[in-house]
Amino acid sequence: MLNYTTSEENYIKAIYRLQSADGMVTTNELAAEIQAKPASITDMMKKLKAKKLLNYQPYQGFRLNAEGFKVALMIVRRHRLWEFFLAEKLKFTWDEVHEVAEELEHVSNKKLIDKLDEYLGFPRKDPHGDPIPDANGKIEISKKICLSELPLNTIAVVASVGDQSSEILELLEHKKIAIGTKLEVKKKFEFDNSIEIKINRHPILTISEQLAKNIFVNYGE
Amino acid sequence: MLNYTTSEENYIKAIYRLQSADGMVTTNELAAEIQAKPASITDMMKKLKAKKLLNYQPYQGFRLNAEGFKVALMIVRRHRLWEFFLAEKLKFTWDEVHEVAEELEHVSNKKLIDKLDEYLGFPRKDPHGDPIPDANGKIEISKKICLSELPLNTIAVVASVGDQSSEILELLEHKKIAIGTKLEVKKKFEFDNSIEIKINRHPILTISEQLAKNIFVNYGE
DNA sequence: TTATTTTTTTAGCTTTGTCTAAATTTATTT
DNA sequence: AAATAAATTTAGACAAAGCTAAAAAAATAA
Repeated sequence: MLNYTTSEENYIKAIYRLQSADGMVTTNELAAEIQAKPASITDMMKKLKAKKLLNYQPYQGFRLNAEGFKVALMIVRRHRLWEFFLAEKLKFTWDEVHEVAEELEHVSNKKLIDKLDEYLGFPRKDPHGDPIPDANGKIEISKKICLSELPLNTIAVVASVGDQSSEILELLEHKKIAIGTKLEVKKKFEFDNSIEIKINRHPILTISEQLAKNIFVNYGE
Repeated sequence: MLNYTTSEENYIKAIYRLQSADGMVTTNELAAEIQAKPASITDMMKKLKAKKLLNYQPYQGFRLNAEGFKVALMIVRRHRLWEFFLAEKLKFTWDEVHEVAEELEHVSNKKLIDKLDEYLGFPRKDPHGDPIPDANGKIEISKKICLSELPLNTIAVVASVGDQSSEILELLEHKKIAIGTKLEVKKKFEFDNSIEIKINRHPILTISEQLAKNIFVNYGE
């Protein structure tokens, strides 16, 4: 496994994020994700193709090959271990953690990451509920869906919030729902698509359809 | 305090290291320190002068001004806190620590460093005995000298080794002297300039002049 | 099927940080 | 004080990673 520049790593990570099981990633999609112009994407795709990290035919989109995928998983591993460290040990709140981890993830010393992993007790998931790949790149599958699609009586972890407005944050704070909160859906009402959820031993909470569609959760082994 | 590139930070750090209380740093000196060509140094000095971090007149050498000094201290702070973390928490050995800290030191999030400092218990010195600047850039003075110059009965900490040959490392290992070892000189012999030192409650050790000249220690408040 | 729109790529420019080779300034000798 | 040597700076080139504007290809509409 060679070393890649911060910029290359950011492209690889973004493609990993965008590429679903089947589809190709397009130039414009990636440009939007990475906040760059399409021309810059084309340049980098040529470079990553030359480094044999992805399949790319002009005008046909691209996707990571096996090697690119492995590299992506190591970047994700670094990111999520640092996130865990920042929250668990340095007591950062979960909304602050991502930004700092974006920087730390590019320090690519393998021994550092493996020792950090050990120090943290080999965590399998970060507190968003996102799985952390192990030193060999093995990763548990877990699905991220919106709360309105969560099956009844399935414990899930709040991973992110769609709308980031202060209004929704106020409401979430009031209901004591934050990133990392474990919850399960106890009832669904067809009339208004509202749901009732349970958090630990707290009283039942009612969530409107609108709110449920803006809360994304992780669940599964 | 603005943000600087990794490259700028490496130059600032190196100038800080080279500039003694009085003197100017020269182009060639810095080129040797940083492993770059003199022409590259000149380029960067123009840039850092434009950013008002140092005094520089062509052909006359340069030195950090008050602002540059402050920036340097923050870089040193980050470096030494990461070193402390790597040794203390991740159980890196002291010879591995420097290289990794060279990378981590450029992650310049202020809150990260202040929280790391707190997490580590606000250490005042790294295990080389080098002082760690606090969040305001305050730093304890401590002198680094070679063991043969250390006054009698003064506790000091082994900070570095001059010669890095396997022969000296073998000898140091045999005598159980490592970076971070606390010791004091108990006797000096004029005949061959050999010295006798004491480490904690261990028996007295004899050190030859040749060896003493290759062991550098930190001492003082 | 042709025309139009959208997407993607190409061509060429910019900045950062490096380099080499040549020119210039300062220091050292004779 | 000239001549020579050493140190430093300038000039010009290059690679990385971004950009804009124009060209080309693909997709969509008429």
